[in-house]
Amino acid sequence: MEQLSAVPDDKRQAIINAGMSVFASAGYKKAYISEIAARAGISKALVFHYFGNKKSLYLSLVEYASNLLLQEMQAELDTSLTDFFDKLQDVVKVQMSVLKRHPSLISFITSIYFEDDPEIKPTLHDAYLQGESTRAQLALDGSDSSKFKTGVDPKLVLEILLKYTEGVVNNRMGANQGFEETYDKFEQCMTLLKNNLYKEEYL
Amino acid sequence: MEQLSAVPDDKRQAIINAGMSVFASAGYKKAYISEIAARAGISKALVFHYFGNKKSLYLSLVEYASNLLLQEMQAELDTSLTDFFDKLQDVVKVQMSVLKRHPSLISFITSIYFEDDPEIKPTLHDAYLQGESTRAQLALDGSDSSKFKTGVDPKLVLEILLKYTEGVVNNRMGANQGFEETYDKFEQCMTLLKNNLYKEEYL
DNA sequence: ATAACGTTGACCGTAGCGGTCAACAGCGCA
DNA sequence: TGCGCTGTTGACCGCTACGGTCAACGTTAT
Repeated sequence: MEQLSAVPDDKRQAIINAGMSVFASAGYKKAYISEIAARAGISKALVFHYFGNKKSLYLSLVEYASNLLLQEMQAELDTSLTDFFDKLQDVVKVQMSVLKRHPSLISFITSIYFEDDPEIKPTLHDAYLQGESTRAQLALDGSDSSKFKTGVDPKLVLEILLKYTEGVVNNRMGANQGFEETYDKFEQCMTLLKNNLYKEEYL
Repeated sequence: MEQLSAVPDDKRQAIINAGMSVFASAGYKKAYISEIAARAGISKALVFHYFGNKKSLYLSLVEYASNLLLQEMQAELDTSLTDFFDKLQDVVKVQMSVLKRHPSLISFITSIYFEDDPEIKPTLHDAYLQGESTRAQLALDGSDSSKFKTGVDPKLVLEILLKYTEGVVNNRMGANQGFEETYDKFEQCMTLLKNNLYKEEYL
C-alpha cells in the first residue's frame, strides 16, 4: 500500500540524473556507483542491472546528455531574434529552463571535457568535445552592434554577461535561491545595461 | 650537480599548496595523500613525516589558510578609498594578487564551508566558517552611491561585478589565460560600467 | 499455482587507501 | 676517511570499500 510499483523508467531516469550529478562533481574515477545508487534512492545492484558496468553507464550518460542538450537547445531557441540583448536573453532563458529540468546536465557536459581517466578518455569521441563555446557565437552571430553607444564594445558587454551567467551556474550548487529569483535578477541586470549602453533612440 | 638539496621549508610549502588544491577540489574523504604527494613532487611518506596524519594535515591547512587570507587582505586593502568603483577595484585587485601567489587558497577556504565529513566537521570551529560574505560589505560600506545616475541601483551593479569575478575565479582552473589579461579585462569592464552608469559630472 | 519481472542484501576478490619503518643518500665535522 | 645526522624514500601492512555477481524475495499477471 505504501507505494504502488514504480514504472522501471522512473528508476532509470533517477539513475541518469544521479549519475550525471555524481560524475560531474567527482570525475569518473572517484564517482562511486554506491553513491549514485544512494542519490537515486535505489540499490547498487539495480544500477548494474540497467547499465551493465561503470564504464558503459558513463558512456551512456555522455551520449544521453549530448543528445538532450542539443535537442533542447534547438527546440527552444528563437532564431528570429536579432537584437543583441534579446538574443542573449533568449539563450540564457533557454539555458536556465534546461538547468531547471535537468539540474546537472550542463555541469556534467562540462565535466566530460576535463575528464582524462585513461579508462574512458580514448573512447570519448572528439565529436562530443566540441559543441561548447558556441554560446558566444549564438549571441553575437547576426546581431547588430550598431545600437550601442559609440565607445561601447559589444564584445566586452557579452563578456560581462557571460561571466555573470557562469557565476550563476557554478554557484547554483549552493542552491541559495530559486530559479525565478536568479533569472529575475539576471533580467534586471540586462535591462540596466541595455538602458545605459544603448543609444537613446533605440530605447 | 642535478640539484642542490632543497631546504625543507620548500617541501613543506609544496605540500601546503598541493594539499589546499587537492582538498579543495576533491573534499576531505576523496583527497588522497598519494595525490597530494605526487602534485607536490615528493613521496607520500614525507607528508606523514611533516604533518602526522591526514586529519592533522587538513586542520593545519585550515588554520594556515584562514590566517593567510586574513593577513593578506588586511595588509593590502586600501581603506582610504570611498568611491564605489575604486573600492571594488581595490578588493578585486588584492584578491587577484592573493590568487596569483596562492592559486588555490580561496577555493580551499570556500571548500571548507561545504565540508561535512563526520571525521572533521565537528572539529571545525565555526569561527573559520564565517569570514566570507564580507566582500559585499567591503565594497559597499562607506562608499557613496550618490554618484550613480538616477534609476541605477548600486546593489545591482555590485551584483553584476561580484558574479563576474566569481565566474573568473571558478574558471581559472581551466587556466585559459594569464592573470594580467584577466585583470585587464575586468578593469575594462569596470570602466565601461563607470563611464555609463555615473552621472557626467563625476567622470 | 506459477511464471516472469523488478529489486535487493549479502557476498566476493581486489585495488588502493592511510599509515609505518628500515634503510639510504648526502653533508658537515672530526 | 670515517661517522653520525638530517631529510627522504620504497617497500610494506592491514583494512576499507570499491566494482561487480547472484540467489532469493515480493508483486503482479496469467
